[in-house]
Amino acid sequence: MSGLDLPSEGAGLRRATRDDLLGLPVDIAPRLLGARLCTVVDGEEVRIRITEVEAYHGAGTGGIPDPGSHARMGRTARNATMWGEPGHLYVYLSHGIHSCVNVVSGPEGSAGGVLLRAGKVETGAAVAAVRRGVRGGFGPGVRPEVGSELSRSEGRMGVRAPVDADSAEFSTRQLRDLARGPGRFGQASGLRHPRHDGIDAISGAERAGARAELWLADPLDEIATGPRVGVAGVAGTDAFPWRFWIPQDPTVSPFRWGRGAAEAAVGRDAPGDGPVLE
DNA sequence: AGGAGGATGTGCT
DNA sequence: GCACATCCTCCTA
Repeated sequence: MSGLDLPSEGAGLRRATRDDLLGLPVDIAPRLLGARLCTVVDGEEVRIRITEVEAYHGAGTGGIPDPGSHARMGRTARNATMWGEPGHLYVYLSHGIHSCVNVVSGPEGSAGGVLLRAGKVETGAAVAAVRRGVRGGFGPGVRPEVGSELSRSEGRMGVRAPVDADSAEFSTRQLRDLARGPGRFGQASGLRHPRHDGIDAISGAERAGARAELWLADPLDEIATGPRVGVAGVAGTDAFPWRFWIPQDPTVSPFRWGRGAAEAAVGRDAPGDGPVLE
């Protein structure tokens, strides 16, 4: 994959090692901001710069209780990947529809992971758009004469040129949304539950027709933190900020109060764009 | 065996 | 803003 073509110096990127992911998820999570996840699925490569993550703990991860974790009730067939070697990807199905991607962290035998919530597609945007069902605009050479009745009509009807990904043109909004949100991120990456669950992003070994690589970037100057989406307000979890994102980044998903969070948040400020560290 | 609910996203009103 | 898609997992009977 062209992940191997990435400049290892200058861009400040290097392949993540298993040791990089040995710490608690809450410590690893901010280190994954600015990192790249490169995937090749069915021969098609996509590279995503990670802009938003959440830490999830389980038994063995520093004794920190985490009611929001899939591993909260112990080891099961579903969450087995979270208990394994760090650096593998825990791919789970959300709401029967979305495949969401976590980087397993913490030592083998403990359950922990970092949910990749959002990112910017740097390479393979056209491939990601096809996977997401996003229809690009008219590409070069197929765009009808501007102002023609045909083009206006087709535009209104949503009829588009063939999704020849490389020639299609996408709006800035379409590009921003390609991996904005965990479900979209998973779809853009091409990794899917259940066949890619457990794929190793350190070795890059092939699994079910896919390969994945994780590249770490230099630490960022500014990182924002706040409550996790969907589990904010669950007792015990908002004692620590377990959601991290790159401030001002347009690809970060909009915050939504989780179940029960509204009540728990009475008398507190909304997280908004959150506190900024460093 | 049956059912509730989920680390969500989309499209329509 | 609200309904709904869609299916797996775990809890209860």
